Amino acid sequence: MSDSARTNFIRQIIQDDLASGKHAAIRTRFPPEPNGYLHIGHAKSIVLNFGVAQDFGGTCNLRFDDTNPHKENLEFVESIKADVRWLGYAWGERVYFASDYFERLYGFAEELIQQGLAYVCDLDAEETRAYRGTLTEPGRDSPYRDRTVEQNLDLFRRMRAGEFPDGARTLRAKIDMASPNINLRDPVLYRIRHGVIHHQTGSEWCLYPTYDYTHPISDALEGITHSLCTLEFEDHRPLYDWVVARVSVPCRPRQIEFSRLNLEYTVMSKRLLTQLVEEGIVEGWDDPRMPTLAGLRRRGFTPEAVREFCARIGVTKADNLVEMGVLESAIRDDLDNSAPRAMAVLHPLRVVLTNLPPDAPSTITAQNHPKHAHMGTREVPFGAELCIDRSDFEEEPPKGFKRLVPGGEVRLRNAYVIRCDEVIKDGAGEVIELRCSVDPDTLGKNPEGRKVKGVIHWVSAQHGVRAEVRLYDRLFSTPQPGSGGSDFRDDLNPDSLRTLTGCLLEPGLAAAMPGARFQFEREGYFVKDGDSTLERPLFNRAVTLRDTWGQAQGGRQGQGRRR
RNA sequence: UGGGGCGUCGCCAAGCGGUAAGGCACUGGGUUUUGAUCCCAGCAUUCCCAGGUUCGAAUCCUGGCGCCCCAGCCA
Repeated sequence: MSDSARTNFIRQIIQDDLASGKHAAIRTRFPPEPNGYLHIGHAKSIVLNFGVAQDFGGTCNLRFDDTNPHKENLEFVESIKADVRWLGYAWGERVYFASDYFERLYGFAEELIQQGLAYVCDLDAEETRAYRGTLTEPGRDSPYRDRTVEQNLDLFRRMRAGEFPDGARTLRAKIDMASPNINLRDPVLYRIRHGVIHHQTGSEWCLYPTYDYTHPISDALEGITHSLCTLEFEDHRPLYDWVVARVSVPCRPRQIEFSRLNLEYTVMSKRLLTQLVEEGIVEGWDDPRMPTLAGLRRRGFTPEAVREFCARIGVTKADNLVEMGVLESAIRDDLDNSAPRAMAVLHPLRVVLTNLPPDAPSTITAQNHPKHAHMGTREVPFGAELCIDRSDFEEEPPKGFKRLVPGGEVRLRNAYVIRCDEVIKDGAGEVIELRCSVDPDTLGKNPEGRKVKGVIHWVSAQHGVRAEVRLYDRLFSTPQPGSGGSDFRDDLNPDSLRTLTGCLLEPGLAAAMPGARFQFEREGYFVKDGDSTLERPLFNRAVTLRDTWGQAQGGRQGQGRRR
């Protein structure tokens, strides 16, 4: 099913608006604040906004909501552009900044003042709060509420001119201090901020508009038809409508709210993600354990998989907590289809083939994909000395074990059936080598008269390439980190990263480009990390293969082989 | 206990008065030189609860219950 084939209540509204002729074309926007990196929750919004525009022949603007220069910077602006592009969307010429509208926003504020709908208030932050009342008690009018239009205009212009210090005055909308909706109790429209360098406007302004004032006007100026945002802004909609109805903007966009994404075993708030980065708990915004798009990308996720995930979770107004399994299945589905196969031994155990015929091939032909012949084949070096994974051999196997055991047979993937004749241990009793014999008549065919059930992967000990492999697991060990008022850092998963340094890869992998994704057969999907060097290839695990055996053995899905 | 929302399978989610889609997960079975993939089958007599309207209700009405959001000069 394609992304667009799935509908939701917002798409239905849009369809109706198009059908009824309310709109000839639709316009949406994705309005991130450049104060952090985009995460999978933003992807939901991006896919919605850009997807809807794409599917209904409209346009979607990228607009940076940059009204709070304290927290924002250029690095975030750039990362956001890169992430949206990576996700597969293009905004053409339509990249805007709310700060592009500062001058016009200011003009509309004077309009409001002229109409007696806004006033300059001298209350400080604390007093403003006190006057606002509480959830159950109405607020009280500010003593400055009844200034004349002339006074307000004069004061507001002097605010802009920089005559007053930070926090000394604000511009407020004159609505209703007794409103049961707190957002309507004379909300602040402008505040004074001296000395901050705004990444777009520099030090041109000492006056900054608030979100509630900026957003509706920005939408209207861009001719946005449907302004899609998350549920916590539902209470702000009356204010949005109030603003847009009272200033001379060209249209009145409709705000529609949907519920934000919550994902198990991670956090989605920018505050918390910023904390993980700043405290060095993760290695950066693109740490593969982060739910950021940069992190997912480095983890090996594809944009297709992220979009598919968004399509699978849907868009509604219901609070939700999506299981990790949904994300994992989306990337598995994509990579199963598109990733070439390779063999990589993560925990090498030496195997010596004692009776390899002299005419045995020095290289084995392997298919790059079991179902896609067009992906071709490759030659994998083969020889008498191999490495297999330690977990594929057990001296005392559990019931149902289908791999190598003393005296038992197993198929070497793409090669011969071998039998384990001898187990060699070191002084500490650790198995260090297996002596095996091959059945020479099993290359490319099944042995006669018996079935060999197990198949294990291998790499030639002489030709294999040493590599570092990073096994990532969920960042937190509880589904809802920090729930119940505890510190979310107490819920960190100590095993979220396991670094394996002595891995052995089939040699072809050394030449892979950074960002190339593979299925390491029987292990999972991996991506070549950009920090790889020629001497030391580095791979990140995106996700394990489904592992019904490991699960049955009591392991957790997603955990992978332990050793 | 003010205002705004939301409650359909373990998790998402269709459904829009005509007799409960789909995905993920899970459970069986088949194919398989990846314990993968793929295939096939199973998985809500019931939609937060209780009344009511109707020939017929997850859908309409009434009353409860539960959960989420709002008291930044953050967004």
